Amino acid sequence: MQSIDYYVRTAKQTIAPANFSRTVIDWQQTHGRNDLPWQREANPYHVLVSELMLQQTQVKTVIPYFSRWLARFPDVETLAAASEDDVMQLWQGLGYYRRARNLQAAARTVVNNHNGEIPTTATELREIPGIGPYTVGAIRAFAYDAPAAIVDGNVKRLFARLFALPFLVNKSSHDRYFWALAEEYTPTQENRRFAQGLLDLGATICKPKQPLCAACPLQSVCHSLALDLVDDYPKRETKKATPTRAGHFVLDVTEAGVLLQKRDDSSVWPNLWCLPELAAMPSGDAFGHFKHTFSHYKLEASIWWQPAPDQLRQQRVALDAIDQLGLPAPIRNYLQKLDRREVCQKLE
DNA sequence: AATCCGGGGAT
DNA sequence: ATCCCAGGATT
Repeated sequence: MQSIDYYVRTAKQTIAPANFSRTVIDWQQTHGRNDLPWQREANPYHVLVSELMLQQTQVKTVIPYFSRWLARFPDVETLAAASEDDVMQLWQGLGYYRRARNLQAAARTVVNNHNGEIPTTATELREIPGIGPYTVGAIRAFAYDAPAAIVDGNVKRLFARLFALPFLVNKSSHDRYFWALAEEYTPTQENRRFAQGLLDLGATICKPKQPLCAACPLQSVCHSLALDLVDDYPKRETKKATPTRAGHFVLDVTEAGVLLQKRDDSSVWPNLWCLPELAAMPSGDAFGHFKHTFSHYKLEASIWWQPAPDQLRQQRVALDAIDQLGLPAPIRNYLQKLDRREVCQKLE
């Protein structure tokens, strides 16, 4: 691996920053996404909400959540004053639930420390919960049209292919190379559209699989395309096999419904209602099983028909009413597929 | 620097 | 099945 400066110099010989930004901006204007719900007004609160929701989550998934969120929490003051239960309910199903608490904590920080105005400087933004290096740049670019760089999965993939870079996109120590390139190419004018263009190119043209190189405005300068090696970029570190873990959950059903336990916030599915979880496997035969694959491990769950230990934060809910509580998807799925006849037999 | 956190879209 | 997604916090 060469120095950062080497890669920056080489890249600039391939395409000058002014040429690159002009190409991306012009393409964005005619071919990019310009009607997303959070683009309709340059409202910093809208940008904040959308960026937190979009962390590791696709645009299509976020859109309905974003609309419901704005209807319920139309401004930063409303969000800051909301109850945590309301916040979690509106986030239910979106995943990465820490983001929901971060977003509300961010709103409270903005109201308490910044007079209700989303800050404009990188230093202030970086201190707000849930705002990391990418989101700092995204808020500055999209909310304020400031000349701030962004580096996300799209940008890394685009640069990696364009310059045939050896950096590994899933290795955090290589991020500084991508950031150096992104800084070098960030224009001082029209960066809102430039940043949007980078994301749009990554999402619609320079896709992870089957990129549409024939439609790319950068095809004439793309190194990996010239080498016919587009499918070999971006480089990534080979991942190890995901481990399998066992989980044990109690199914405690009476005429009053199924017993649910609100999980604590230091586990998977923090603060969500769920079947009570056991620390270890009971003796005897399990009532049922299900599997669920997380990004970093596979859960093989066993369901045990037995009374649940009496604890705080429990309630019984009719099996037909569990939808209203926001259970983790695999638990909800299991309960919905539960054979009601078998349950009735057990109850007798 | 590595690990953890979710659910779903696309292939 | 597998990869990936407008990443950040924690360890």
